[in-house]
Formats: sequence, structure tokens, C-alpha cells
Amino acid sequence: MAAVVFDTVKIRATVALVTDRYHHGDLRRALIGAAVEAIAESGPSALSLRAVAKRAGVSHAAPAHHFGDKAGLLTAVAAEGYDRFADALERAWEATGDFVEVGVAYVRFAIDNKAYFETMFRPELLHEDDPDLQRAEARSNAALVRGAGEQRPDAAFNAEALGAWSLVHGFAGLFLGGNFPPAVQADPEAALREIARRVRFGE
Amino acid sequence: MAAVVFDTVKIRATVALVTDRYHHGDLRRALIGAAVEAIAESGPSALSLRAVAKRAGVSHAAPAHHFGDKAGLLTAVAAEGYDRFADALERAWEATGDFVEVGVAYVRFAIDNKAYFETMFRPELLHEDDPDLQRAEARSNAALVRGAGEQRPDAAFNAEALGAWSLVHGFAGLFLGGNFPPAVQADPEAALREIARRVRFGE
DNA sequence: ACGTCCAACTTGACACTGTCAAGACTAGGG
DNA sequence: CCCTAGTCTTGACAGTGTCAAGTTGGACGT
Repeated sequence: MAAVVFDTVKIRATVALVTDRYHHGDLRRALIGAAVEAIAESGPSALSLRAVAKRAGVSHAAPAHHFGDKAGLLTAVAAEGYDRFADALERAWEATGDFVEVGVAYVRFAIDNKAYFETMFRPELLHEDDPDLQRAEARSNAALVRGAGEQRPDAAFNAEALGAWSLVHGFAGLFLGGNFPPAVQADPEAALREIARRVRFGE
Repeated sequence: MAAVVFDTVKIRATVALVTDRYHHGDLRRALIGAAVEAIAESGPSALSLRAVAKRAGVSHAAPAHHFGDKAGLLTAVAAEGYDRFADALERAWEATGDFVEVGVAYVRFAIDNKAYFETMFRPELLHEDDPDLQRAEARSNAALVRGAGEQRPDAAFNAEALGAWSLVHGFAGLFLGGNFPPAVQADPEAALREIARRVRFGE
């Protein structure tokens, strides 16, 4: 009997996540989700706090209460994005141990998670000093470096890794902007693999 | 005597460019200039038409009169940017005939003309169907292709050119976002040349 | 020389935005 | 059972883009 009661409590707590009680339950999460939806539709710079609030079914000032200001909400989105990004890169490296596959995962993430990706790389919209953001950013940087190989001890930077990073990042950005010819826009992953086949790193 | 009068007229017309008469003379130009300044300070998405108007010393609705709406002003900025961009790429190709130098010019333009560059590659802020924009965009694409070499007739796209384009575009974007290690941020051109030395295109 | 037309620009208004202060509500601990 | 602390709402304010209606003044035909 006690078990049954306990279950009921759990169910009510779960239901509270999507219900419209005064105390929402996990409004913070819901707001981030609503923000991601809105960003996916019209980009991070067009995000409206009031529209996000409406989407989540709360009052217009609720988002600011949780995130301080608009940049705070976008920062939370970016931080979550970097975390998912790091996950994706780590998965790719662990599954294949292949340099190129990490690059493919980079681009695939950008395409499949346009909203996160576009928010992550727009520093003028974020609170760059936010500790959560910095932690998540560091995670994804580490995952990236891990997939890019060793750095020679005498160099100030790893030129091969920087080149590869630039390539996949630029590819993703140009693709999302619709700047490529139709054949590439139609199947970006095939195009990227074709490029990878034709590019050699190292002198 | 007639010549003197004519000169005076010309002088008055020139002065009108910077003066505060009711009919400005070339307000369109002045507004674009003010917009570029404002964008350089805080990015294209933070642009305020009213702030641009104030900077140019005209009423708050003057920009909308000339450009239709905010996206119209940004489109004009982007079009001018693409034109200057095409100029820079053409110059680099004609001066050196070197593939790599066109890439360097690409990145150098992005860094030296942050405001233009960031506006150009933000399609959600622009009127992409604007004929002036399309013309200027086509010009810079042509200049880019010219520097990237021939395309094999059997391929749907030029993989080497796309790879090089992605690389320089990504490098520029990451640099502008401040994502690189300090040594690279301090001297991006040297870093880019180092990368170019270590990357080989073609199988 | 002069009136008339028309593009350039202004004025005023509206709905919408982010942000802030003050208040209403409620879950959880004493 | 109340009281507190955190969650969310309400109401207000200045600033924004956009539109309609007004003013201004240069150019052009007569």
C-alpha cells in the first residue's frame, strides 16, 4: 500500500512538468525547450522572451526571472548545446577512433541541431563569462582535440587540427546559410566525405 | 564666368553630402555608412534603425523611407559588402595568380571588414531576393571560383574548391568569434599560412 | 520668373519588445 | 499550523520597427 501511494506521488510530480499549476515543476527546462523551438523557426537573434513565455504557457516575465535576461536564456541554450555537442563528438571518436568521423559528427550535429549550433557560435548574444557555458564549452573543445590527434610540443598551435576544425566549421556554416550548390545541399554528408577523401593533412 | 558659377553649384552639391539641409544630398550613402559603424560596434542583429538615424542626424523614420525596412538596410550593407569582397578577391588573384593568396585575401577581408562580413553571411536578416544583393553575391562567387581552379566536367561540384572555401570561411568565422588559441588570435594570417603549408588538395 | 509637382524627409501614432519593481501564490520546514 | 523563501504574475516604463499623414524644397515646364 505504501508503495502505491509513493507511486502516485511520483506520477503527480511528473505530471506537474507539463501541467499549469502555479508552481510549474520544471519551468526552467520547459523554457529552454520552448526557446529551442522558437530558435529553430527563426534564428537566435529573433528570439522573443514574451513569445517563449507564451509558448510555455506562463506570464511574460517568467523567463527573465529564471535567466536574468534574454542573453541569460540564450546562454543556457548554448550551454546545453555544447554539452550535447561534446556527447556527439565523444561518441563518434569512441565508436570509430577515426579522425574523419569526428568531423562528420561535427557537421551532422550542426545540421540536426541547427538551433543549438547557431546559438553556440554567436558570442555577442551570450554571457560568455557564465561558468556553466564555459564548462560545457571546455568539454566540447576537449572532445574536439581528442579527435584531432597530438600536438607537436614545439608549436604554439596544432596547425592540422586547426585546419580540420576550420574546414568542418566552415562547411557547416556555409551549408546552414544555403551557400552551397544544390547537389551539396541535398546530401551534405556525401559531399563532406568526398572533400575529406581529397584533402591531405600534414606536409 | 559661366564656369565659375558652375563650379559653385558643384561645390554646394558636394557640401550637401555632409550638411544638414532638409534634402540631404546622399542620405542613402550616409545611412549605410552609419549602419556599418553601428554594426562594427555591436553586430548586425543589434542594429537599431533609430540609432542609425540619430547617428546620421535625421529623423527616426528616414532609414525606413530609403530602405523599406530594417532588413532592407542590412541588405544594402550586405550588397555593398559583397561588392567590396569581390574586389578584394579579384585583386588578390590578379596580383599573384595564387590559389592560397585568394584564401588569405578572403580571411583578411573578413577581419578587416568584420561589419560587412558578418552581415553578408546572415541570410535570416536579409532580403535574399533583392536583385542588387544577388548581383553582388554572384560577383563574389565568380571571383572565388576563378581563384579555385577548374571543375572536372563529370562532377556535380568541385570538391577541392568547396574544401578550400569551407576552410577559409570556417577559419574566418572561428577567428571572429574568438574561438582560437591566443597565438592564432594574435597573428591569424601567419596561422592561416601555416595551415595552408600543411594541407594538400587533390587525391 | 513662377507655379506646380513630386520625391525627400518629418511627425505622430501604434503594437510590440526587454526589463524592473511590487505583489500574489504555494510548497516545505519549524 | 503558520511562516518563510522561492516561484511566478501584474503592471509599468522606455525603447523598438513600421505605417499613415503631413511638410519641405528642388526641378522642370511654361
